[in-house]
This record gives sequence, C-alpha cells and structure tokens, in this order.
Amino acid sequence: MPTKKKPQVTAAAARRRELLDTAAEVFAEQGYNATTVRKIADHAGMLAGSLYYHFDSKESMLEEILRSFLDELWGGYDAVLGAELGPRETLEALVTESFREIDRHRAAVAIYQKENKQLVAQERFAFLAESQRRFEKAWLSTLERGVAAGVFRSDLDVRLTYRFVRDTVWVAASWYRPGGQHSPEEIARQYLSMVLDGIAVRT
Amino acid sequence: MPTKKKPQVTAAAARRRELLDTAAEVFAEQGYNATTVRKIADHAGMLAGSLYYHFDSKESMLEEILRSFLDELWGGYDAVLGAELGPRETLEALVTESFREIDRHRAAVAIYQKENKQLVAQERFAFLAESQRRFEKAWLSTLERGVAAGVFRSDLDVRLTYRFVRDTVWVAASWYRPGGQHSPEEIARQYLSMVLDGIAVRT
DNA sequence: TAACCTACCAAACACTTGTTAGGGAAGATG
DNA sequence: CATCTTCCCTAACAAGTGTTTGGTAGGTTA
Repeated sequence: MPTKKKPQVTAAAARRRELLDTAAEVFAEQGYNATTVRKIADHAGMLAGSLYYHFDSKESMLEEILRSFLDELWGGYDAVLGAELGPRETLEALVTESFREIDRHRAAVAIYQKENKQLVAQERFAFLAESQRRFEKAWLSTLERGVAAGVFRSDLDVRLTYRFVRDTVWVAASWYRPGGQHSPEEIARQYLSMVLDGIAVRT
Repeated sequence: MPTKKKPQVTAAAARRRELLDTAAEVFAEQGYNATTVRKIADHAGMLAGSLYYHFDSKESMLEEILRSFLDELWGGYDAVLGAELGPRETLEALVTESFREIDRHRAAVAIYQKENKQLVAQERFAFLAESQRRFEKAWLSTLERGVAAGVFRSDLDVRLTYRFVRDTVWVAASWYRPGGQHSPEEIARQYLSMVLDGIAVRT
C-alpha cells in the first residue's frame, strides 16, 4: 500500500487546474482556433510538447474547461431552482447567480459565449447542447410562471424576452473585469432594475 | 478611348460583391480563423488560388466586409442622429435601425460581434475602434440627454445601461434569421418595450 | 483573323499547426 | 545506496495553412 500517494495526486491535480486556468485565459482572449498550443505553453512557462504530459489534446483542454464551468454553474442554478421561490424572486436569483458565475469563471464564460455555436455540432461537446436545453427550460418556465401569476406582463413574447435576457447576461463576460468598480451583485441589481422596471420614467 | 469598359467594371464589381457575400457567410458560421480560403472557394465553386485574382488576401476580404457594413450602418445612424429627435425617440430609432441592419447584414454583424475584440488591436482595423468611439458617444449622449430631460430614470448607471443595450441589440445577430417569423421592426418593438417599460407588471 | 483581356485552374511554395517519441534532471522511495 | 516516478525538454512528424506562379479556355476588341 502506497503511503504518500495522495499528496502527489492532489499536487498533480492542482498543476492541472493551474494550466487549465492559463489556457482558459488565452482561449478567451484570442479565441480557441486562433490560440496555438505554443502560446498556451508560453504563458505557462513551458514548451508546447510538455503540455501533452498533462493533457491528451488541445481539444480536451477546452472540454475540461467548459465541463468544470458548467458543473459549477448548475450547482448554483439547481440550488436556486430547488428553493421554489416565486417567479420574480427566481428570476432575480438566477440573474444574480449568473453574474456571480461570470465573476468566478470570466474566461470560461467568454469561451462558451464565443465558441458554443460551433462546438455543439460536435458529439464530443454534446453536453453543451444538454446544458442549453436545461438552461432554456429553466428560464422559459420561470418567465411563463410569472406571466401566469400576473407578475410579468403578458403582452411580451416570452421566447424573445428569454433570448434578450439570456444574451445580455452572458455577454457581460466580454467587458466585465473582476476587481473592477462594480461587484457582481451591483451589476445584477442594475440589470434587474432595467429589465424589470424599464429605463423610462413612469408617468 | 475604350467604348465598353464600364459594363465590365460593374460586372467585376458585382462578382466581387458576390464573393464577399459568400465569404461573409462562411466567416460568420465558422469564425474567421477557423475558415480556410479553400472553404470559401468551395462555397463559391472555385479553387482557393482563384480567389487571389479578386482579392489581395484573406484579411483584405474581412476588411472589405466590415468596412462596407459599417459604411451602411453609419448611413442609417447619421440620418437618425441628424433628425434631432427627442431622447426617447432617438433611442427608439437607433434600436430599430440596428435591427434593420442586422436584417440586411446578418453575417457581417455576426463577424463584427465575434472578432471585433481581437481585430481592433491591429492597425489595419483601426476604423473599428473609430466606429466604436462614435457608437459609444451617440448612445451615451442620448441616454444622458434623456436623464437630463427627465424621460429616463436618473438612478441608473448610464454606462452600464449603455453596455446592456448595446450588447443585447447586436447579439441578436447570432440567433436572428431573415425571413423568420419576426420582422426587424417587430423585434425592435418588443425589445424597446422591455427596455423602456420593463417586464414587470406595474402595481 | 489576330491580338488581347478576363476569370479561372493546376501545382507548387514556405510556413505553421497539433501531436509524438525518446531522453534526462531532480526529487521521492525502498 | 540504487531505483522509480514526476515533469519537463529536444527534435521531429505529417497535415493543413495562406499565397504565388505560370498557364489556358473563351469571349471581346481592333
């Protein structure tokens, strides 16, 4: 029985996570296809071939980055959805949770936003489509619940509203900078104020 | 003096435009970097090298696509801004005009949306940064004018609101399909209804 | 008819790409 | 001490990249 095996495993996992983080940064900044494994290796302070000691391929890095992001995202979402709040409170919680995820996984969100459309076609990234479906279902049902309960306007096209809300939330990852002057909660508050009450003065 | 020179020139220009349109489609679908000149040539029914009879390089195709899109966009915007409408009417007209441009230049908008961040760094695409500045100025001043005039709420962060509005409008190019069930004007109406009045029922 | 131009093809070029194979330094293990 | 494992380097590979060069069928012009 190996006595000192576990510390090595966690150290390797930590290094792996470290490399994935730097890879995610480069992917987010330059785009996946425009990013060469040599650039990733540069940022990590090593040579291109050495990356293959840790990973099977460039594509598997991308997969692991997106997988771990979506896992955490759904951890937060499921907690919100499981709380069985009212429609308005659910929407507020989902938006706030989304901006928190952007704060924590800015790079992964940016990659997802940019590459999702091309990746879902590949069967390796089928989990993206799965996530997309659950995502749409959660948001649509919340909006519909709100319309039925009379807390959201019924004259809006729900699908169209869903698309607007979804896009605006996630596209924020392209300009959001952690440690900037707005906290995720502050951004969520402003955003919810706009979407829920509008920017026009009530007359 | 050449007698039949003009028809040939316009025929060449038409073919050029035709090739740029197919190139834009492929760029929008696969991403600029992931698109090979051979793929463009395939879609155009010719061989890769033949493209270089019409264009200097792959990059010059991209530049011409974006340039002609921005030219038309600013044609519409300048007309709106020159009309000197009230802030709310200006915002409504800008949004509507944007969705019309998406309808007419879906591919170019999608490319712009996806590649803008990496392109502005190159001096060849400095006109993108210029356009970006004018864009921000037009929207910000409209919002500020509205706040000053009391038609927009004053408790909103104007810069944040600008980002939300800007992103949501343009990201629509990723899911909008011309000839679909919503006209650009209908989408603009729904969007303006959400942003101006909010989705919550007024109590 | 002869000379010319337009718009494309065929074939190659230099270079970059993701990936692999073999080796070696440094520390942990027995 | 010797052995093993971890983690990286060196050097190369085959495939794919944007681009160039020379040629040519077919219509236009003189």
